[in-house]
Amino acid sequence: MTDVPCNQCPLRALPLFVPYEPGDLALIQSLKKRQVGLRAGETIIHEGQADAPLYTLFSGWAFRFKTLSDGRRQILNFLLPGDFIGVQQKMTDASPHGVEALSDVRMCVFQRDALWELHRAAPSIGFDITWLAAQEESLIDDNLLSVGRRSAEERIASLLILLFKRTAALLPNGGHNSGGDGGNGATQGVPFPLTQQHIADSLGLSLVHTNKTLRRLERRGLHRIEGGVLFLRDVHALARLADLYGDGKPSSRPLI
Amino acid sequence: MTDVPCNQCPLRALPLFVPYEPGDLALIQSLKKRQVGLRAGETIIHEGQADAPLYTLFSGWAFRFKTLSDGRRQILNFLLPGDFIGVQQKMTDASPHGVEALSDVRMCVFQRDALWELHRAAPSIGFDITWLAAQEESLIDDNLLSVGRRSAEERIASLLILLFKRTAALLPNGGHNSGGDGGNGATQGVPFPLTQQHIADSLGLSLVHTNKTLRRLERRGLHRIEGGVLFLRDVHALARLADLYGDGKPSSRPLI
DNA sequence: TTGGCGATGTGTCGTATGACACAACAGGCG
DNA sequence: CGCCTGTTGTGTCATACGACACATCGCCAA
Repeated sequence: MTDVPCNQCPLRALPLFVPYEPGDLALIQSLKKRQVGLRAGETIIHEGQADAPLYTLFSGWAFRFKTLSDGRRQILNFLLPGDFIGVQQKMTDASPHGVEALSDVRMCVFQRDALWELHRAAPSIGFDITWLAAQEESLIDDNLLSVGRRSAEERIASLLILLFKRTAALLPNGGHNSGGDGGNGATQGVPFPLTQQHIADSLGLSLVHTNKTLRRLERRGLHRIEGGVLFLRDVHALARLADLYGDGKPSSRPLI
Repeated sequence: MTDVPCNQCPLRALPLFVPYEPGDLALIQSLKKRQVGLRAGETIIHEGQADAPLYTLFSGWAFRFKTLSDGRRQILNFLLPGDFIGVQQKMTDASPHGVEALSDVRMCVFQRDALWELHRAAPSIGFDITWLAAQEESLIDDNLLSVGRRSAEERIASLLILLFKRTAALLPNGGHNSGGDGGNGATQGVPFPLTQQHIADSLGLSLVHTNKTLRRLERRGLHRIEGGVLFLRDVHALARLADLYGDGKPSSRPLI
C-alpha cells in the first residue's frame, strides 16, 4: 500500500468534508510524515503514554478509552475515518486516555509540532482544529447524557442511531438511499465493526445486560446487526426511544 | 461594579494562569464588549439557542448541561473562573447544551467573531483556545469514566477531589497550605457552592441516593461540607476510593 | 478431526440504585 | 407572625442492572 498524497485523498472527495485550498493542502502534506497501518485490537496510544504523535484516521475504526486500576474500562468515543487523533495528548505530558484500533486501520502520522505549525502557518486551519475539538467534545457530551440519564434500551437506541448517521455520512453517496430497493425507503445497512463488548464498554453497561437489551430491541424489529452490518429497521421507534430530535445529517467538517 | 481592564484582571495575577504579552492582552481587550452579571440559577445559554455569544467566566461558578424531553438532566461539567464559555456553540447553529449560573457570576462578553479574530490575529492564542478545548474535553472524559464505571461512592469521592483541586488552584496562594493550622497538615476548606441536586445531576445519580452516599462518606470522616465550604478530611481515603492517581496540581493554563 | 477461543445468547439470583413519602430546618416575604 | 419554597436527611419498598454459570456457534490452527 503506497501512500496517497493529500490532494488525492479519497476521503476529501466525500461530501462530508469541506474542500481545502491547494496551499492549505500543501501545508498539511508537508507536515505529514508517513502512513501506518495497525490490526484490529492493537494499541495506538497507551494510557499515560508521553509524547504520542498526532494522527488522522484514514480508514477503519478506533476508539478512545480510560480504565480504572481494577480493569473496568470506559470507551469515551469512537473514531471514524477523517477523525483527528491526539489533540488532547499533545496538550499534556502524559496521554490521559488510550486509543485502540477497533478494526484494521490506516492512519496518517504528523510530525511532532504539526499542531502548532498548523495554527501558526494557517490560522484558518487552526480554527478548524478548534472546531474539530469542539465537535468531538459535543459527541462526548451526548454520550455522557446517555450514560448518566438514559436507560439501557435508550442508550443502545441512541448509540445505534448516532453511529449509523456518522457511518452513513462516510459512504460514497453521503448515505442517501440510492434507489434500487424499489423506492420503498428501506434503510440500507452500514458497516458496523463493534462487538457487544465495545457497546457495553461505551455505554457503561455490563456485557450480559447489553446482549439482552440488544436482543430485545432486535426481536421488537427495531434493528438488526448481521455480519458486521447494521440495519435500522424502525428508525422512528429508535429515535423515540432515544429521545433524539433533529434527524439532520452531520454537518460538513474539515479534514486535516 | 465598573469593568476591569484585561491587563489589570485579578485572575491573571493567580499562579494558575500563564502570563500574556501586552500585545496579546490588548487584542483580547479589543474584542471584549463588556461585562455582565447574573444571579445564581439564571440561564446563560439556552439549550438549542442560536448565535450565543462567547464569554469568559470572571467570577462565580456555572455549569453546562443537557436535558431529555421528560426533564431528566445531566450536568456535563462545571465552569470555574477563567473558563471559556461558548466555543462549542459558536461552531454550530444551535447550542447543543445549556449553560446556567450556579452561583452569582460575572462574565466578560466577547464580540461575535472573537473566536475567529483571535485565531487570525494571534495564532498563539488560537493554539491556546485549542488547548482549552482539549482540556475541557479531558474533564468530561473523567466524568464519563465516573458515570459509566464507578460506584456511587467512587463517583462522589472523585468529584470532591477534582473540584477541590480546581477550586484550590484559584485561591490567591494557589491552594498551598499557608500554615496557621499548627503545621499539622489539616486541609483547608474551599468554597463549594453545589447543592446535592447539582452533584446528583452531574454524577448520574438520584438526589436521594446522592444524599445517603454523601452522608455515609461524611460519617466515615472522609469529608465535610458546611456552609458552602468543602473540607477534605481524609484525602488519601478519598483518592483510594476514587482510584485517582497523580495528585499534581492542575497545570498552568491560558486565560482568554 | 479435535480442541481452543472469541463472540453471542439465556437463565438465575443478588444488589446497588431509584421511587416515593415525609420530617426538619433555614431563609425570604407578605 | 405565618406561609412559602429550597435544601438536607431518613425510612421503606421496587427494580434495573450486574454477577455468575453455562450453552451454542463459527473460526482457526494443530
